Amino acid sequence: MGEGVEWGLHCCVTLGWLKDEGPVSIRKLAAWFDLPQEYLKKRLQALTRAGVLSSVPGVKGGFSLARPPEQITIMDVVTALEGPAEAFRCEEIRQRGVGAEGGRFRRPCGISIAMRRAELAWRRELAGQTIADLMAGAPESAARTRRNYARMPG
Amino acid sequence: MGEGVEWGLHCCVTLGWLKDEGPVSIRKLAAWFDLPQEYLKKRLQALTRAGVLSSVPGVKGGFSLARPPEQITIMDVVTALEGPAEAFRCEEIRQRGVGAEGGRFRRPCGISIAMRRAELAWRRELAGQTIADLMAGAPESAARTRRNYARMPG
DNA sequence: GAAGGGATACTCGGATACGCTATGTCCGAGTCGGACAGG
DNA sequence: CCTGTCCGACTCGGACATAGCGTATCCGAGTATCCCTTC
Repeated sequence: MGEGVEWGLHCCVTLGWLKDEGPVSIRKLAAWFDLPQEYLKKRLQALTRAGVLSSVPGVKGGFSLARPPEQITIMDVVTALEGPAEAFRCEEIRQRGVGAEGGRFRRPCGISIAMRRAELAWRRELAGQTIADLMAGAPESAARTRRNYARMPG
Repeated sequence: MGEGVEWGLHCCVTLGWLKDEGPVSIRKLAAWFDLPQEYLKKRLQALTRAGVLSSVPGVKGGFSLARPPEQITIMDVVTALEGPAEAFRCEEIRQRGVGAEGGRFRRPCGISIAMRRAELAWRRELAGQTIADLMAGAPESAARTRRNYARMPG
């Protein structure tokens, strides 16, 4: 899993806390977490395309949450950044080679089913937590975030 | 997730069905699924190091299950092939940059907790299924496997 | 016929290419704010 | 003084390099089995 996921989640939580401050520029977000500015921008653009964030261009522009934090799940962020494909992809190797000769395979691949079930459990957990839950889990960070943001230059 | 996981699981199921035939050589296993022989060997060596398979050298050698199929979970195979590291690794970016100034962070990172919980759910599902379960899920393949294996040359 | 030595086939471990994706960087299009000229 | 226009700074967006890892291959070393020679 790419590190952009951690970046995206932290940015979403921060944007949730700063939603009254208007759009936050990529320059400030990169300085906020000491991340490479251009690459972080690329990842947030993916979140924008997925409808998780909304961006406004121009000198006073920046990124902000496209929806209320209660309506953005961790799964939304992960899917937007990692793609919708499953981690395990069944290539149906059972149907190739000598071992497959004379077989019908009317049943679906049991291995594929098992892996899919595990991945569904993973997705269910991620879909059950929202950005709002993460925000509520660190109330003291909300105040510090707003305080430090107000002191940022430019 | 690497495709070696699918290979390893199918090989374990096949070795479970052929456990009365003695060790199965890597040449037969590669031909069985039409896989690159050398690379498949490399993956099965990883399973051997992890104690899932046992290998015997020599002209009549090959690979076989190191334990009864009921005692080999899908999680064992995945861990042996993908490594024990978690997919999501928290880099604690919240403690870097401008946003961290003046913070104690006595609580652990909520994002890390959420991701870990999801990954535990995934691991629990995989640890709940064994090679024996996969074997039982496709009984008609067992007979075909033994039949086709008996007809294999060399 | 039994014992010893060589040949064979197989596994193991490491060293070496190749390709794809994640990572990182760049430039162009668009937008806002202010300066400036004209009325 | 007010207004309209132009310029510059800043932003997003997408296109263009680079690096690291998964994939794939090859080679030498070790070992057990088999065969063949020899006593």
